[in-house]
Amino acid sequence: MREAATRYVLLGAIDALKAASGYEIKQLIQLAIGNFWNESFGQIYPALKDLAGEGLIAAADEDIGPREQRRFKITEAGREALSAWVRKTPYPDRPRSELLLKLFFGKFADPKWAREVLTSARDQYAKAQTVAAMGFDQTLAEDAADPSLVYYLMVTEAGRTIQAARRQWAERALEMLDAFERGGNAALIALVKNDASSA
Amino acid sequence: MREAATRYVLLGAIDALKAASGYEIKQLIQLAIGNFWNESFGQIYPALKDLAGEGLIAAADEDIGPREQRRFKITEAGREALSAWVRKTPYPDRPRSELLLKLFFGKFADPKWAREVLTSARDQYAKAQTVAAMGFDQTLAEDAADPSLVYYLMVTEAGRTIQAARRQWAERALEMLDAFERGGNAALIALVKNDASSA
DNA sequence: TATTCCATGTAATTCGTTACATGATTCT
DNA sequence: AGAATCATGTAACGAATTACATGGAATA
Repeated sequence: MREAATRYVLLGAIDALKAASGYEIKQLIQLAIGNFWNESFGQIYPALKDLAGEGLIAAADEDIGPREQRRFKITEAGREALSAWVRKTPYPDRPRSELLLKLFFGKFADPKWAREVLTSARDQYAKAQTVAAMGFDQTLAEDAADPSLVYYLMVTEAGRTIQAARRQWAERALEMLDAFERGGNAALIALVKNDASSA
Repeated sequence: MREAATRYVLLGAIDALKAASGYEIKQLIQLAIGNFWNESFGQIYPALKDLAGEGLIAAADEDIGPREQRRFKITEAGREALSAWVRKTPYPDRPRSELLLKLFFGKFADPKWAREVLTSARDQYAKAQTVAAMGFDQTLAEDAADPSLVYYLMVTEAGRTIQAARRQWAERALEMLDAFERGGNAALIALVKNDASSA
């Protein structure tokens, strides 16, 4: 059975931040790997408790105010656990896209609806693409001496590439829709056949 | 709260197949939209029961053998429910990639490990890419008169585009790793800066 | 005859989101 | 003073996988 990744994300985030609270971990996840990962508070706080119980993390400060930030740092055992987990071959992703699913059943709506969802998706992808590009430049500038630089660049590059591809697809899908509305399946087939031969 | 998509996938699959059993639905999902959706039997069979109870699908045959195939067809109410769901704006996907996550924490393993996961990912993506391309050609040939052709082409095109992007990224990531192993961060930075300026 | 594949289904468990409760601090 | 934000946490619910049970049909 696939072991849940949550605990290890927390370990890694805490390590990257040297010492971190649940809130800070959440922020880091969103900022650095939000493109392909997320965690909710409902999982973070209980998991922190568990990790502390197992000695994989330890409180960073002693003065435990009742509702103050509780920062943790990673322990040697935590580092080992994280390292062991990383080395296990990752499970393949099983992506789920409600957008593509609904498009697949597009005939139950109408072309006008399809145009709307596609344009809005394209705009979102375009925005995400610029954000991803900025993230790349920032990584390059900020972590120039970091031993993790290669890995950071790899994953930010993944964000860039995938977002660009998504945007490209959305534009292509709109072209298909145009062709279809102009001249039905015949025009559509002409479009895709034509581009395939010219490529 | 986001409504679960499972029931509507089943409705759509049953409609596409005219009449279908749980097993056949599973097969269709895997074949046609496996790139971006999946359902397990543990969800399919209970959901079919529910849908039948609500009158959104109905048994296609009368002779109910005890452990034979139970085929269902969609009802008019089912078509309406599906149509209403499709028209609601889709929730944005929140993808999770264990591969990228582990790469992000790559410093807890070593470059040799990274090279392994990247090459294996690249090979898988390449395979998926050819499968996706075949799917595109097949859709084009088989459903030339189908009113859903535009939508089928759109989603198969999505599969093609995304798989190609993933492959491209994996190759790029390997280049980055090469540069890093050759000359550390300096060589790595030179690589990405150089390509950025020439592009 | 044994094994594999087709096929349906249930139960247990885990995972993950959402909603809620609480209170401190900072800004307007 | 009031609103927004920071911050931690719990409870309830729903979604999804996995394991298991069952048995017919085909095949080796």
